Amino acid sequence: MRRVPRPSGSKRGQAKPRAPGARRAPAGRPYHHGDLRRVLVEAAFELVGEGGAEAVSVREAARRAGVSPAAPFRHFASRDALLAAVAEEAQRRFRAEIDRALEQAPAGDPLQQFRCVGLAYLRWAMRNPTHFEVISSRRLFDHDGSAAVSSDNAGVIGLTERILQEAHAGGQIGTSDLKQVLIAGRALVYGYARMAIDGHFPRWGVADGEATAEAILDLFMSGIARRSGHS
Amino acid sequence: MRRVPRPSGSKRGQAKPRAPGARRAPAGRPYHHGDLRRVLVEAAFELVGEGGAEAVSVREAARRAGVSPAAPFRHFASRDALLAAVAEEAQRRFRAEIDRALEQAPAGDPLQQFRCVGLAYLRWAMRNPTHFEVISSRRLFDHDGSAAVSSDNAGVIGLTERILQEAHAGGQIGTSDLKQVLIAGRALVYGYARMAIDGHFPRWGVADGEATAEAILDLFMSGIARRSGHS
DNA sequence: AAGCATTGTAATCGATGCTTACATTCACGA
DNA sequence: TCGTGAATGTAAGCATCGATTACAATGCTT
Repeated sequence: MRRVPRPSGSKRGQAKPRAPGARRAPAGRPYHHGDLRRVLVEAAFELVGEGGAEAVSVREAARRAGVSPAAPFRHFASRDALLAAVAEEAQRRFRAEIDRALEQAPAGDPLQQFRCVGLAYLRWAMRNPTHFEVISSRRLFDHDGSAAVSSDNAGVIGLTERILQEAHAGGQIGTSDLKQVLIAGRALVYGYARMAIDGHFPRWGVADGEATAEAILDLFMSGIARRSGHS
Repeated sequence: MRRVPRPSGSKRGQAKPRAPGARRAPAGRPYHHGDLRRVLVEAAFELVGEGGAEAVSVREAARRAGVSPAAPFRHFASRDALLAAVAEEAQRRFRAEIDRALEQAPAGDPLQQFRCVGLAYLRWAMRNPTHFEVISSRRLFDHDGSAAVSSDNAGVIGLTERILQEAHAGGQIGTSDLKQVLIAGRALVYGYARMAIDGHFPRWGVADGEATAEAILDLFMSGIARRSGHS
Protein backbone atom coordinates (compact mmCIF):
# COMPACT_ATOMS: atom_id res chain seq x y z
CA MET A 1 0.00 0.00 0.00
CA ARG A 2 1.36 3.29 -1.18
CA ARG A 3 4.72 1.62 -1.15
CA VAL A 4 7.88 2.88 -2.72
CA PRO A 5 8.81 0.64 -5.67
CA ARG A 6 10.71 -2.32 -4.43
CA PRO A 7 14.42 -1.66 -4.87
CA SER A 8 15.03 -5.42 -4.97
CA GLY A 9 18.20 -4.86 -3.04
CA SER A 10 20.46 -7.22 -1.10
CA LYS A 11 19.36 -10.54 -2.40
CA ARG A 12 19.66 -12.40 0.93
CA GLY A 13 22.57 -14.42 -0.36
CA GLN A 14 25.72 -14.96 1.67
CA ALA A 15 25.39 -14.19 5.36
CA LYS A 16 27.51 -11.32 6.49
CA PRO A 17 30.00 -12.15 9.24
CA ARG A 18 27.95 -12.09 12.38
CA ALA A 19 28.59 -10.12 15.49
CA PRO A 20 30.74 -11.78 18.14
CA GLY A 21 28.56 -14.10 20.13
CA ALA A 22 27.58 -16.34 17.29
CA ARG A 23 29.41 -19.63 17.20
CA ARG A 24 29.38 -21.98 14.29
CA ALA A 25 28.28 -21.24 10.75
CA PRO A 26 27.58 -24.74 9.52
CA ALA A 27 25.73 -23.99 6.30
CA GLY A 28 25.01 -20.79 4.40
CA ARG A 29 23.14 -18.64 6.84
CA PRO A 30 22.77 -19.70 10.43
CA TYR A 31 19.29 -19.93 11.80
CA HIS A 32 19.83 -17.09 14.18
CA HIS A 33 20.90 -13.85 12.69
CA GLY A 34 23.25 -12.70 15.36
CA ASP A 35 22.29 -9.08 15.66
CA LEU A 36 19.02 -8.74 13.83
CA ARG A 37 17.73 -5.81 15.81
CA ARG A 38 20.59 -3.57 14.88
CA VAL A 39 20.48 -4.61 11.25
CA LEU A 40 16.76 -3.91 11.11
CA VAL A 41 17.24 -0.44 12.51
CA GLU A 42 20.00 0.21 10.00
CA ALA A 43 17.80 -0.94 7.15
CA ALA A 44 14.90 1.16 8.33
CA PHE A 45 17.25 4.09 8.79
CA GLU A 46 18.30 3.78 5.17
CA LEU A 47 14.70 3.47 4.08
CA VAL A 48 13.91 6.72 5.82
CA GLY A 49 16.79 8.28 3.98
CA GLU A 50 15.55 6.98 0.67
CA GLY A 51 11.88 7.80 0.89
CA GLY A 52 10.98 9.27 4.24
CA ALA A 53 9.10 7.65 7.06
CA GLU A 54 6.32 6.57 4.75
CA ALA A 55 8.72 4.39 2.81
CA VAL A 56 9.53 2.31 5.87
CA SER A 57 7.87 -1.06 5.88
CA VAL A 58 8.58 -3.87 8.25
CA ARG A 59 8.66 -6.33 5.41
CA GLU A 60 11.21 -4.38 3.41
CA ALA A 61 13.44 -4.07 6.43
CA ALA A 62 13.15 -7.82 6.93
CA ARG A 63 13.89 -8.36 3.26
CA ARG A 64 17.05 -6.31 3.46
CA ALA A 65 18.11 -8.07 6.58
CA GLY A 66 17.52 -11.39 4.88
CA VAL A 67 14.95 -12.73 7.31
CA SER A 68 11.32 -13.71 7.14
CA PRO A 69 8.58 -11.06 7.25
CA ALA A 70 7.58 -12.05 10.75
CA ALA A 71 11.04 -11.97 12.26
CA PRO A 72 11.14 -8.23 13.01
CA PHE A 73 8.18 -8.58 15.30
CA ARG A 74 10.39 -10.46 17.72
CA HIS A 75 12.28 -7.22 18.23
CA PHE A 76 9.67 -4.53 17.59
CA ALA A 77 6.10 -4.68 18.68
CA SER A 78 4.94 -2.71 15.67
CA ARG A 79 6.06 -0.72 12.70
CA ASP A 80 5.86 2.40 14.84
CA ALA A 81 8.22 0.86 17.35
CA LEU A 82 10.71 0.29 14.56
CA LEU A 83 10.33 3.87 13.46
CA ALA A 84 10.87 5.00 17.02
CA ALA A 85 14.16 3.13 17.08
CA VAL A 86 15.16 4.87 13.87
CA ALA A 87 14.23 8.18 15.42
CA GLU A 88 16.41 7.36 18.39
CA GLU A 89 19.37 6.68 16.16
CA ALA A 90 18.78 9.82 14.12
CA GLN A 91 18.44 11.91 17.25
CA ARG A 92 21.73 10.51 18.49
CA ARG A 93 23.56 11.57 15.37
CA PHE A 94 21.86 14.94 15.33
CA ARG A 95 22.84 15.56 18.92
CA ALA A 96 26.42 14.59 18.20
CA GLU A 97 26.56 17.11 15.37
CA ILE A 98 25.28 19.87 17.61
CA ASP A 99 27.80 19.04 20.28
CA ARG A 100 30.60 19.08 17.74
CA ALA A 101 29.55 22.50 16.51
CA LEU A 102 29.46 23.84 20.02
CA GLU A 103 32.97 22.62 20.70
CA GLN A 104 34.27 24.49 17.70
CA ALA A 105 32.55 27.71 18.68
CA PRO A 106 34.46 30.50 20.45
CA ALA A 107 34.39 29.73 24.14
CA GLY A 108 33.67 33.11 25.61
CA ASP A 109 31.01 34.38 23.22
CA PRO A 110 27.55 32.97 23.92
CA LEU A 111 25.85 34.75 21.05
CA GLN A 112 28.40 33.36 18.65
CA GLN A 113 27.89 29.96 20.15
CA PHE A 114 24.19 30.32 19.58
CA ARG A 115 24.86 31.16 16.00
CA CYS A 116 27.11 28.16 15.49
CA VAL A 117 24.67 25.79 17.10
CA GLY A 118 21.78 27.17 15.13
CA LEU A 119 23.71 26.91 11.91
CA ALA A 120 24.71 23.33 12.62
CA TYR A 121 21.09 22.56 13.45
CA LEU A 122 19.88 23.94 10.15
CA ARG A 123 22.62 22.37 8.13
CA TRP A 124 21.94 18.95 9.54
CA ALA A 125 18.22 19.36 9.00
CA MET A 126 18.59 20.45 5.40
CA ARG A 127 21.06 17.70 4.61
CA ASN A 128 19.07 15.00 6.36
CA PRO A 129 15.53 16.16 5.77
CA THR A 130 13.73 12.87 6.13
CA HIS A 131 15.55 11.93 9.29
CA PHE A 132 14.90 15.34 10.73
CA GLU A 133 11.26 14.85 9.99
CA VAL A 134 11.26 11.54 11.81
CA ILE A 135 12.86 13.17 14.82
CA SER A 136 10.46 16.05 14.76
CA SER A 137 7.18 14.23 15.11
CA ARG A 138 7.04 13.78 18.81
CA ARG A 139 3.73 12.05 18.34
CA LEU A 140 5.50 8.92 17.23
CA PHE A 141 7.24 8.07 20.45
CA ASP A 142 6.86 10.73 23.08
CA HIS A 143 3.86 9.20 24.71
CA ASP A 144 5.03 5.62 24.70
CA GLY A 145 8.29 5.60 26.54
CA SER A 146 11.38 5.89 24.35
CA ALA A 147 12.98 8.32 26.71
CA ALA A 148 16.18 8.42 24.73
CA VAL A 149 14.87 10.65 22.00
CA SER A 150 13.19 13.02 24.38
CA SER A 151 16.19 13.21 26.62
CA ASP A 152 18.57 13.87 23.78
CA ASN A 153 16.23 16.48 22.48
CA ALA A 154 15.81 18.05 25.89
CA GLY A 155 19.58 18.10 25.94
CA VAL A 156 19.73 20.24 22.84
CA ILE A 157 17.05 22.53 24.19
CA GLY A 158 18.77 22.85 27.54
CA LEU A 159 22.01 23.54 25.76
CA THR A 160 20.64 26.50 23.88
CA GLU A 161 18.87 27.64 27.00
CA ARG A 162 22.18 27.68 28.86
CA ILE A 163 23.83 29.59 26.06
CA LEU A 164 21.12 32.22 26.01
CA GLN A 165 21.27 32.53 29.77
CA GLU A 166 24.96 33.17 29.60
CA ALA A 167 24.42 35.77 26.94
CA HIS A 168 21.80 37.39 29.08
CA ALA A 169 24.04 37.35 32.12
CA GLY A 170 26.76 38.96 30.03
CA GLY A 171 24.43 41.78 29.13
CA GLN A 172 24.22 40.90 25.45
CA ILE A 173 20.47 40.48 25.33
CA GLY A 174 18.27 43.50 25.48
CA THR A 175 15.01 42.05 26.63
CA SER A 176 14.36 40.53 29.96
CA ASP A 177 11.87 37.85 29.01
CA LEU A 178 14.35 35.13 28.36
CA LYS A 179 11.80 32.36 28.31
CA GLN A 180 10.00 33.76 25.33
CA VAL A 181 13.22 34.52 23.56
CA LEU A 182 14.08 30.87 23.91
CA ILE A 183 10.77 29.71 22.52
CA ALA A 184 10.98 32.21 19.70
CA GLY A 185 14.46 31.05 18.86
CA ARG A 186 13.39 27.44 18.79
CA ALA A 187 10.36 28.28 16.70
CA LEU A 188 12.39 30.31 14.26
CA VAL A 189 15.03 27.67 13.69
CA TYR A 190 12.58 24.80 13.69
CA GLY A 191 10.25 26.65 11.39
CA TYR A 192 12.94 27.50 8.91
CA ALA A 193 14.14 23.92 8.87
CA ARG A 194 10.65 22.58 8.32
CA MET A 195 9.89 25.13 5.65
CA ALA A 196 12.93 24.02 3.75
CA ILE A 197 12.04 20.38 4.26
CA ASP A 198 8.35 20.75 3.52
CA GLY A 199 9.14 22.33 0.21
CA HIS A 200 8.26 25.94 0.88
CA PHE A 201 11.36 27.09 -0.93
CA PRO A 202 11.04 25.52 -4.35
CA ARG A 203 14.06 25.64 -6.63
CA TRP A 204 16.56 26.36 -3.90
CA GLY A 205 19.88 24.68 -3.73
CA VAL A 206 21.60 23.76 -0.50
CA ALA A 207 23.79 26.80 -0.95
CA ASP A 208 20.83 29.18 -1.00
CA GLY A 209 19.31 27.40 1.96
CA GLU A 210 22.40 27.63 4.11
CA ALA A 211 23.19 31.19 3.14
CA THR A 212 19.69 32.28 4.08
CA ALA A 213 19.97 30.28 7.26
CA GLU A 214 22.92 32.40 8.28
CA ALA A 215 21.06 35.56 7.44
CA ILE A 216 18.06 34.48 9.45
CA LEU A 217 20.18 33.66 12.47
CA ASP A 218 21.91 37.01 12.27
CA LEU A 219 18.61 38.76 12.01
CA PHE A 220 17.35 36.98 15.09
CA MET A 221 20.46 37.83 17.04
CA SER A 222 20.28 41.46 16.10
CA GLY A 223 16.62 41.41 17.02
CA ILE A 224 17.24 40.24 20.56
CA ALA A 225 20.55 41.98 21.04
CA ARG A 226 21.00 44.93 23.35
CA ARG A 227 20.44 48.06 21.32
CA SER A 228 23.43 49.69 19.73
CA GLY A 229 24.19 50.69 16.19
CA HIS A 230 22.13 48.31 14.08
CA SER A 231 22.54 47.23 10.48
CA MET B 1 -2.34 -1.14 6.71
CA ARG B 2 -1.68 1.03 9.66
CA ARG B 3 -5.31 1.95 9.45
CA VAL B 4 -7.33 3.71 12.08
CA PRO B 5 -9.94 1.31 13.48
CA ARG B 6 -12.98 1.38 11.28
CA PRO B 7 -15.56 3.71 12.79
CA SER B 8 -18.33 1.77 11.02
CA GLY B 9 -20.12 4.99 10.37
CA SER B 10 -22.87 5.93 7.95
CA LYS B 11 -24.25 2.58 7.03
CA ARG B 12 -24.88 3.36 3.35
CA GLY B 13 -28.63 3.18 3.87
CA GLN B 14 -31.01 5.78 2.51
CA ALA B 15 -29.56 8.00 -0.16
CA LYS B 16 -29.28 11.61 0.82
CA PRO B 17 -31.15 14.05 -1.41
CA ARG B 18 -28.93 14.50 -4.39
CA ALA B 19 -27.65 17.68 -5.87
CA PRO B 20 -29.80 19.33 -8.52
CA GLY B 21 -29.08 17.64 -11.79
CA ALA B 22 -30.22 14.19 -10.83
CA ARG B 23 -33.60 13.23 -12.18
CA ARG B 24 -35.61 10.29 -10.99
CA ALA B 25 -35.04 8.29 -7.85
CA PRO B 26 -36.83 5.07 -8.79
CA ALA B 27 -35.57 2.77 -6.07
CA GLY B 28 -33.47 3.29 -2.95
CA ARG B 29 -30.22 4.68 -4.19
CA PRO B 30 -29.80 5.70 -7.79
CA TYR B 31 -26.98 4.19 -9.72
CA HIS B 32 -25.24 7.49 -10.13
CA HIS B 33 -24.44 9.31 -6.99
CA GLY B 34 -25.05 12.82 -8.17
CA ASP B 35 -22.07 14.59 -6.68
CA LEU B 36 -19.69 11.90 -5.62
CA ARG B 37 -16.58 13.93 -5.99
CA ARG B 38 -17.66 16.51 -3.49
CA VAL B 39 -18.90 13.90 -1.05
CA LEU B 40 -15.62 12.04 -1.27
CA VAL B 41 -13.65 15.17 -0.52
CA GLU B 42 -15.90 15.89 2.43
CA ALA B 43 -15.45 12.38 3.76
CA ALA B 44 -11.69 12.57 3.34
CA PHE B 45 -11.70 15.98 4.94
CA GLU B 46 -13.40 14.54 7.98
CA LEU B 47 -11.00 11.63 8.04
CA VAL B 48 -8.11 14.06 8.15
CA GLY B 49 -9.80 15.77 11.05
CA GLU B 50 -10.25 12.49 12.88
CA GLY B 51 -6.86 10.92 12.41
CA GLY B 52 -4.63 13.03 10.25
CA ALA B 53 -3.56 12.41 6.70
CA GLU B 54 -2.49 8.88 7.52
CA ALA B 55 -6.04 7.97 8.43
CA VAL B 56 -7.31 8.79 4.96
CA SER B 57 -8.01 5.74 2.87
CA VAL B 58 -9.77 5.69 -0.44
CA ARG B 59 -11.86 2.75 0.62
CA GLU B 60 -13.07 4.37 3.81
CA ALA B 61 -14.04 7.49 1.91
CA ALA B 62 -15.94 5.30 -0.53
CA ARG B 63 -17.56 3.50 2.38
CA ARG B 64 -18.76 6.74 3.89
CA ALA B 65 -20.03 7.93 0.56
CA GLY B 66 -21.88 4.67 0.11
CA VAL B 67 -20.19 3.61 -3.09
CA SER B 68 -17.98 0.75 -4.16
CA PRO B 69 -14.26 0.79 -3.37
CA ALA B 70 -13.36 1.44 -6.99
CA ALA B 71 -15.71 4.33 -7.54
CA PRO B 72 -13.43 7.05 -6.19
CA PHE B 73 -10.87 6.27 -8.84
CA ARG B 74 -13.26 7.69 -11.41
CA HIS B 75 -12.68 11.07 -9.77
CA PHE B 76 -9.18 10.84 -8.32
CA ALA B 77 -6.26 9.18 -9.98
CA SER B 78 -4.76 8.14 -6.68
CA ARG B 79 -5.05 8.46 -2.97
CA ASP B 80 -2.62 11.34 -3.12
CA ALA B 81 -4.89 13.14 -5.57
CA LEU B 82 -7.73 12.81 -3.08
CA LEU B 83 -5.49 14.18 -0.37
CA ALA B 84 -4.57 17.06 -2.62
CA ALA B 85 -8.23 17.90 -3.03
CA VAL B 86 -8.60 17.87 0.73
CA ALA B 87 -5.61 20.17 1.00
CA GLU B 88 -7.23 22.50 -1.48
CA GLU B 89 -10.39 22.68 0.58
CA ALA B 90 -8.46 23.19 3.80
CA GLN B 91 -6.35 25.88 2.21
CA ARG B 92 -9.51 27.64 1.09
CA ARG B 93 -10.92 27.74 4.59
CA PHE B 94 -7.59 28.79 6.05
CA ARG B 95 -7.29 31.60 3.58
CA ALA B 96 -10.82 32.75 4.36
CA GLU B 97 -9.99 32.89 8.04
CA ILE B 98 -6.91 34.99 7.37
CA ASP B 99 -8.85 37.39 5.19
CA ARG B 100 -11.51 37.75 7.87
CA ALA B 101 -8.88 38.57 10.47
CA LEU B 102 -7.35 41.17 8.23
CA GLU B 103 -10.69 42.86 7.70
CA GLN B 104 -11.18 43.22 11.41
CA ALA B 105 -7.73 44.68 11.96
CA PRO B 106 -7.24 48.45 12.27
CA ALA B 107 -6.93 49.85 8.78
CA GLY B 108 -4.07 52.25 9.18
CA ASP B 109 -1.69 50.22 11.30
CA PRO B 110 0.31 47.65 9.33
CA LEU B 111 2.14 46.24 12.32
CA GLN B 112 -1.12 45.68 14.09
CA GLN B 113 -2.47 44.06 10.97
CA PHE B 114 0.52 41.78 10.93
CA ARG B 115 -0.20 40.83 14.51
CA CYS B 116 -3.83 40.09 13.78
CA VAL B 117 -3.01 38.00 10.75
CA GLY B 118 -0.31 36.10 12.59
CA LEU B 119 -2.60 35.42 15.48
CA ALA B 120 -5.38 34.18 13.21
CA TYR B 121 -2.83 31.99 11.45
CA LEU B 122 -1.70 30.41 14.68
CA ARG B 123 -5.17 30.01 16.07
CA TRP B 124 -6.39 28.25 12.98
CA ALA B 125 -3.34 26.01 12.93
CA MET B 126 -3.69 25.03 16.56
CA ARG B 127 -7.39 24.38 16.27
CA ASN B 128 -7.12 22.46 13.01
CA PRO B 129 -3.77 20.77 13.44
CA THR B 130 -4.25 17.87 11.08
CA HIS B 131 -5.62 20.03 8.30
CA PHE B 132 -2.81 22.48 8.78
CA GLU B 133 -0.38 19.62 8.44
CA VAL B 134 -2.00 18.56 5.19
CA ILE B 135 -1.70 22.07 3.86
CA SER B 136 1.88 22.37 4.97
CA SER B 137 3.43 19.49 3.07
CA ARG B 138 4.01 21.09 -0.26
CA ARG B 139 5.48 17.81 -1.38
CA LEU B 140 2.01 16.37 -1.80
CA PHE B 141 0.79 18.56 -4.58
CA ASP B 142 3.19 21.34 -5.43
CA HIS B 143 4.94 19.44 -8.15
CA ASP B 144 1.88 17.90 -9.76
CA GLY B 145 -0.39 20.74 -10.72
CA SER B 146 -3.02 21.67 -8.16
CA ALA B 147 -2.39 25.33 -8.58
CA ALA B 148 -5.22 26.28 -6.25
CA VAL B 149 -3.37 25.43 -3.08
CA SER B 150 -0.20 27.12 -4.16
CA SER B 151 -2.01 30.19 -5.35
CA ASP B 152 -4.03 30.53 -2.17
CA ASN B 153 -0.88 30.06 -0.19
CA ALA B 154 1.01 32.55 -2.27
CA GLY B 155 -1.90 34.85 -1.57
CA VAL B 156 -1.34 34.63 2.15
CA ILE B 157 2.36 35.15 1.71
CA GLY B 158 1.85 38.09 -0.59
CA LEU B 159 -0.61 39.52 1.86
CA THR B 160 1.87 39.55 4.70
CA GLU B 161 4.51 40.82 2.35
CA ARG B 162 2.31 43.76 1.46
CA ILE B 163 1.61 44.49 5.10
CA LEU B 164 5.28 44.46 5.98
CA GLN B 165 6.09 46.68 3.04
CA GLU B 166 3.52 49.20 4.21
CA ALA B 167 4.99 49.08 7.67
CA HIS B 168 8.42 49.65 6.21
CA ALA B 169 7.21 52.53 4.08
CA GLY B 170 5.64 54.03 7.16
CA GLY B 171 8.94 53.90 8.94
CA GLN B 172 7.90 51.36 11.51
CA ILE B 173 10.55 48.80 10.69
CA GLY B 174 14.11 49.42 11.70
CA THR B 175 16.00 47.17 9.37
CA SER B 176 16.23 47.61 5.68
CA ASP B 177 16.44 43.99 4.61
CA LEU B 178 12.75 43.45 4.23
CA LYS B 179 13.08 40.18 2.38
CA GLN B 180 14.76 38.44 5.24
CA VAL B 181 12.34 39.92 7.72
CA LEU B 182 9.57 38.35 5.70
CA ILE B 183 11.22 34.96 5.64
CA ALA B 184 11.99 35.18 9.32
CA GLY B 185 8.41 36.07 10.10
CA ARG B 186 7.11 33.21 8.06
CA ALA B 187 9.56 30.83 9.66
CA LEU B 188 8.71 32.02 13.15
CA VAL B 189 4.97 31.65 12.76
CA TYR B 190 5.20 28.45 10.80
CA GLY B 191 7.67 27.01 13.23
CA TYR B 192 5.59 27.84 16.24
CA ALA B 193 2.52 26.31 14.65
CA ARG B 194 4.35 23.14 13.74
CA MET B 195 5.95 22.87 17.15
CA ALA B 196 2.55 23.01 18.73
CA ILE B 197 1.17 20.51 16.24
CA ASP B 198 4.14 18.16 16.34
CA GLY B 199 3.83 17.88 20.08
CA HIS B 200 6.79 19.91 21.22
CA PHE B 201 4.70 21.53 23.92
CA PRO B 202 3.36 18.60 25.88
CA ARG B 203 0.64 19.29 28.42
CA TRP B 204 -0.35 22.65 26.99
CA GLY B 205 -3.92 23.65 26.61
CA VAL B 206 -5.21 25.79 23.78
CA ALA B 207 -5.19 28.72 26.17
CA ASP B 208 -1.47 28.39 26.86
CA GLY B 209 -0.78 27.95 23.20
CA GLU B 210 -2.64 31.04 22.10
CA ALA B 211 -1.33 33.18 24.90
CA THR B 212 2.23 32.27 24.03
CA ALA B 213 1.43 32.86 20.40
CA GLU B 214 0.57 36.45 21.20
CA ALA B 215 3.74 36.85 23.19
CA ILE B 216 5.83 35.45 20.38
CA LEU B 217 4.27 37.76 17.85
CA ASP B 218 4.88 40.76 20.09
CA LEU B 219 8.44 39.72 20.57
CA PHE B 220 8.96 39.49 16.84
CA MET B 221 7.40 42.87 16.24
CA SER B 222 9.51 44.50 18.86
CA GLY B 223 12.52 42.77 17.37
CA ILE B 224 12.01 44.26 13.93
CA ALA B 225 10.56 47.57 15.05
CA ARG B 226 12.41 50.83 14.74
CA ARG B 227 14.33 51.36 17.93
CA SER B 228 12.62 53.29 20.68
CA GLY B 229 11.92 52.45 24.28
CA HIS B 230 11.67 48.70 24.33
CA SER B 231 9.80 46.45 26.77
C1' DA C 1 22.96 -33.92 28.30
C1' DA C 2 18.24 -31.85 29.44
C1' DG C 3 15.28 -28.38 29.36
C1' DC C 4 13.78 -23.76 28.88
C1' DA C 5 13.84 -19.20 26.90
C1' DT C 6 15.07 -16.87 22.72
C1' DT C 7 14.61 -16.10 18.07
C1' DG C 8 13.71 -17.53 13.70
C1' DT C 9 9.99 -19.52 9.85
C1' DA C 10 5.45 -20.74 7.58
C1' DA C 11 0.97 -19.83 7.00
C1' DT C 12 -2.66 -16.96 7.44
C1' DC C 13 -5.99 -12.90 8.18
C1' DG C 14 -7.89 -8.56 7.16
C1' DA C 15 -6.93 -4.31 5.12
C1' DT C 16 -5.18 -1.30 1.54
C1' DG C 17 -4.18 1.01 -3.44
C1' DC C 18 -5.07 0.28 -7.87
C1' DT C 19 -6.53 -2.09 -12.41
C1' DT C 20 -9.55 -4.38 -15.68
C1' DA C 21 -13.82 -5.89 -17.49
C1' DC C 22 -18.47 -5.08 -17.33
C1' DA C 23 -23.00 -2.58 -16.15
C1' DT C 24 -25.82 1.38 -15.86
C1' DT C 25 -27.17 5.89 -16.69
C1' DC C 26 -26.86 10.57 -18.82
C1' DA C 27 -26.74 13.78 -22.52
C1' DC C 28 -27.18 14.99 -26.95
C1' DG C 29 -28.04 14.60 -31.85
C1' DA C 30 -30.75 12.33 -35.75
C1' DT D 1 -38.47 9.81 -29.65
C1' DC D 2 -34.86 6.94 -29.93
C1' DG D 3 -30.15 5.59 -30.06
C1' DT D 4 -25.51 5.92 -29.22
C1' DG D 5 -21.23 7.46 -27.09
C1' DA D 6 -19.37 9.37 -22.88
C1' DA D 7 -19.53 9.46 -18.07
C1' DT D 8 -19.80 7.01 -13.93
C1' DG D 9 -20.83 3.27 -11.19
C1' DT D 10 -19.89 -2.12 -9.75
C1' DA D 11 -17.46 -6.75 -9.34
C1' DA D 12 -13.56 -9.17 -9.08
C1' DG D 13 -8.88 -9.57 -8.63
C1' DC D 14 -3.74 -8.57 -7.88
C1' DA D 15 0.11 -7.32 -5.09
C1' DT D 16 1.45 -5.46 -0.85
C1' DC D 17 1.20 -4.44 3.87
C1' DG D 18 0.92 -5.02 9.33
C1' DA D 19 0.11 -8.30 12.56
C1' DT D 20 -0.88 -12.97 14.74
C1' DT D 21 -0.35 -17.91 15.59
C1' DA D 22 1.65 -22.35 15.56
C1' DC D 23 5.82 -24.51 14.99
C1' DA D 24 11.04 -25.22 14.46
C1' DA D 25 15.73 -24.32 15.43
C1' DT D 26 19.14 -22.54 18.34
C1' DG D 27 21.57 -20.80 22.60
C1' DC D 28 22.21 -20.87 27.50
C1' DT D 29 21.98 -22.62 32.06
C1' DT D 30 22.09 -26.18 35.09
